[in-house]
Amino acid sequence: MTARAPRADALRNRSRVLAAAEQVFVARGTAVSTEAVARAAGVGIGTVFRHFPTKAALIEAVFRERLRRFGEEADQLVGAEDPGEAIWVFLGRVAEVAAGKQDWADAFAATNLRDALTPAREQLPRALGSLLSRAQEQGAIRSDVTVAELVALMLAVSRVPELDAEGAALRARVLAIVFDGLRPQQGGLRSQ
Amino acid sequence: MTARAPRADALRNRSRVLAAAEQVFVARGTAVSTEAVARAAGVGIGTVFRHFPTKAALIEAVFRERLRRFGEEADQLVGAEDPGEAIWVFLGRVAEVAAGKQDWADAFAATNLRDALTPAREQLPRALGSLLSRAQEQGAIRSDVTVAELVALMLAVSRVPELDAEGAALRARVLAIVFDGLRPQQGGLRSQ
DNA sequence: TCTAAAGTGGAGTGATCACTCCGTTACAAA
DNA sequence: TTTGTAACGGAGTGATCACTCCACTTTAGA
Repeated sequence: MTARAPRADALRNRSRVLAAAEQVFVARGTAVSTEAVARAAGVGIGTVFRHFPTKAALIEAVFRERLRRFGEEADQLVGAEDPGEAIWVFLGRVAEVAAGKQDWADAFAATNLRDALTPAREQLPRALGSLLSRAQEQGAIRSDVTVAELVALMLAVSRVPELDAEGAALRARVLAIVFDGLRPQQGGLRSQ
Repeated sequence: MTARAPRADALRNRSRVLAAAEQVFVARGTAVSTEAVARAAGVGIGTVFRHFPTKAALIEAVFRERLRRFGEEADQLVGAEDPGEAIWVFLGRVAEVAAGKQDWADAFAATNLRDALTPAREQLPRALGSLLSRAQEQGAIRSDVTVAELVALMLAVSRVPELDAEGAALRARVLAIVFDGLRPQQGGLRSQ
């Protein structure tokens, strides 16, 4: 009846696989073979499937881990002196990390986002909600924006393609436009 | 030496394949098998590969055809009485068509976008450029925005995921924020 | 130290795909 | 109508994957 303690090698391998999968997915997209992930992690392919029963489960786990770390970053910013600044820092940070990553959209498609963004269960939506309402109280960001809209916008921006050599510059300009759209508008919301 | 006239059935099949491929890709994503495309077009798989030597070439052709039609729509709006309104109409139309489509990002990845967006060669960037500069002269849209940025923004918005049942509503809100960011800002560009 | 059980590695399996090949068919030109 | 040829269809090919299975190894607890 008493559960046995988990084996040390199993825990180690699980986190190795997660870390290797993130690296490989970012570099080469989620279409890489599971065997490539196993090789990068230094384990057998059987071990990968033992910890993550399907490839989709592995992709989702990698993505949730990424969201979890964003949640930690957001949480640290909740205590910042200038809430109006903190949210721009966070959004800029998300855009930076997401920039140029291949196949994040795949990861989203494979992830139950509703779960991952439920405030009651996850740190990210909770902390981002705090950042947002503080920024709104201070008037740094328009009052009619929701967390879901912020997430959707950041997701969208992360998909800005590399149209040319100055892909990074283009992304920066696009981000600036989106940020300006998030600021309070004189005369309220003008687009319906 | 004199080129023979192209066969009628070949022309007909080519456009059938293109149309069927667009339908199937939109409904089920570009990962569907080429055989499924052939079946939907009512031709053999050999015929598909005769007209489009690789699957990537087929995806690119479908996508360029979509861009071409956007170019036609933009061109018709160039003559509109209210240029400040015309560009919102066009951008809204693009967002509407792109909404909920799976795998447009794949199509972009497979397409040589530089070519597709070269004004000298394609109608879309030419017409969109006209729409944009007219709207800017009228003060409807900020003067520092470029065509590349507009395209990038529309691409980005088309990737807004269906977070929940009200995915359409979310997309509309996101689009409104982006549109507001595109309007002239008092005090100039505030985000750097 | 001993041992039951949890975990591991990687060859093997079946399914799926993109793409090819070639006997047959339909068309354009004469 | 005839004929040369471009185009067609679809079975076949080889490669690639996700996932399974099981003989072997490592660990936790006694």
